[in-house]
Amino acid sequence: MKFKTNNKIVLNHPVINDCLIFDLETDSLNTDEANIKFIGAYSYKNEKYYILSGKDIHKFQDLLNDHRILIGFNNKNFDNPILENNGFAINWKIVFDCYWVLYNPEKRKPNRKPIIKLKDGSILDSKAKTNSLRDISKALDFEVQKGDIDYKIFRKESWTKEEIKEIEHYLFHDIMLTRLLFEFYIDYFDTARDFVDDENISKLNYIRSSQGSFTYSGMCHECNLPVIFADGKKSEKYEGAFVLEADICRVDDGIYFDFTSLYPLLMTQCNLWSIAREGEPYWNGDDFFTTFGKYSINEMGVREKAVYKFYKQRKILKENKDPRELWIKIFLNALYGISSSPIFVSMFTPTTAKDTTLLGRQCLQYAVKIFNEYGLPVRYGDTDSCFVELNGHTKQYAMRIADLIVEELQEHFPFPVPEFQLKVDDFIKSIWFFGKKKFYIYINDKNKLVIKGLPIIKGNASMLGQKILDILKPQILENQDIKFKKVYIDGLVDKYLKEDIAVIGQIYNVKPITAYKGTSSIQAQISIAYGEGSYQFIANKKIGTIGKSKKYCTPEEARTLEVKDLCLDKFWNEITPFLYTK
DNA sequence: GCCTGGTGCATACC
DNA sequence: ACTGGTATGCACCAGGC
Repeated sequence: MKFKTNNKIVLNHPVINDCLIFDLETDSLNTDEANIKFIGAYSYKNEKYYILSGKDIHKFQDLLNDHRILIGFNNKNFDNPILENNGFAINWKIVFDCYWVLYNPEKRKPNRKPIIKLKDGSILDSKAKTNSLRDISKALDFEVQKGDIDYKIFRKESWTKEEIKEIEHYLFHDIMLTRLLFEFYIDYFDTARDFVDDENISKLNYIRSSQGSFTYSGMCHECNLPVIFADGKKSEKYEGAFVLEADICRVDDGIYFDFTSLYPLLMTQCNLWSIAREGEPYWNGDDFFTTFGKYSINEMGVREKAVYKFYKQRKILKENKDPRELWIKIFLNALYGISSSPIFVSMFTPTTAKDTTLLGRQCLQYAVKIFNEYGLPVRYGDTDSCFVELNGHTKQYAMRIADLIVEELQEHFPFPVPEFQLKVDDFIKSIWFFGKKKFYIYINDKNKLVIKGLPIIKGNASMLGQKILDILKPQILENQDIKFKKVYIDGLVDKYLKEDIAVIGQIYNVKPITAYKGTSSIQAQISIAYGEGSYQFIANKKIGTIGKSKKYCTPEEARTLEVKDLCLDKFWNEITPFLYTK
């Protein structure tokens, strides 16, 4: 069986010949008791595929001994422990788990999945619903796709010729898929190698690690600082951003402003990694701002210089459509996070993060004050941005005030840079607020509808809510209004519930039961009954084993329910922002 | 039985 | 191996009346 691959890039990687791709087929999903029935593998060194079974399985150790990097899909939590339980020695290997690259199941947080951009411009995170090899392969449009097999076949002790053929075909496909995914990573992250040192490259850390860790390596590399970690240390809690509470209102004609890279540029402009030595002249706010620390004003520090250099470099790379701009973008976003974490020894200074947020709050609050004073009411603000009502003034007027604000702020920075601006993010025709933070809807001057935060756009919104929103969206743009009559929505609800009562269902993502503190939470109940995973449930008053006050049943069980049995309160909460208030 | 406030959890915004 | 705080909504639970 042949398949295409981008040989040039693969051959160019300095450690490709250390790589061994593998996959196990076992008689159980429980790693403690699973026996290995088949092993599939591909060696880059030998340029060969392997399928081992029966008496030959032990020969896999020879392949292991011959390779430094072990590549699999979910091998960290599944294949590797099973290998060890079955007497294979792998403890010194570099574990490359194609699944962990996308998602960190321990922290229950996405890793690289949200930053992987596909050729059609979409993001892998939105194109692949789950992190399964099947969904990922589909989204990445691989020429080989995941096969199907009845897993009971692996519980047998012997197989017919046809069964062996089927198993080998299935296993071979899985190995090829893992190989394609691995090579996709090697290709996609190729330009990231420019930002890290040789050791990082040889361990493939620039692909495997979290974005914070990658940023740390990149900053250390740029600043000639050692990449060392301190373990066990937790960061102290400190205050974060300022969020301005919104009124319940609609505002027409306004501008959304935001500070350009607020946190990174505050760090550089205020030298926030460079604590002033005893007796040295220092900056601590210039009687305009307040700060926790005292910072050197003799010279911009190495870290600050590096951040500023990266910021300027990204601008140029972006203009030239150079893919390396993405890695700098990650640096700039993750910088503030790593600066607050003592584990990143070379980037940690105790006051850096809390002064970054403190100065950030003061910048935004100063902007709010000045806009208001100049007759431009600030209706909302969050961290580095604010929405300003034009109130009869021109856009140019508002933009001049924004420049004025920055000018005054920079008067008091020790190292002001011209890239720091209060820039227009969007010109807004109409915006709706709901008296809550982080919730708003607007239509911009290009007639684009933007919805932020509302329950209806969250992943755990009801299907019905999502469906009705899709119907409303074009009408919102046509009407230039988000409000609808209740009778109209009632009609849609009736129609969809009649078509399929399960449409009221919502998705619940649950962790393994061990991840929960107790057994009473709804997530723990689901986890006990169905195990880790993503499930749809219908809240109702009648059936289902999940739930104490409401009951939750599966879509199949819901077929016996009537509309009056359903709990629709979550749906109505989602849709309320779109209803006229009496 | 109803209300309240605290807590755990998921998911969003930045 | 290893980035942060702010915010909402939902469900559960204990304690008050």
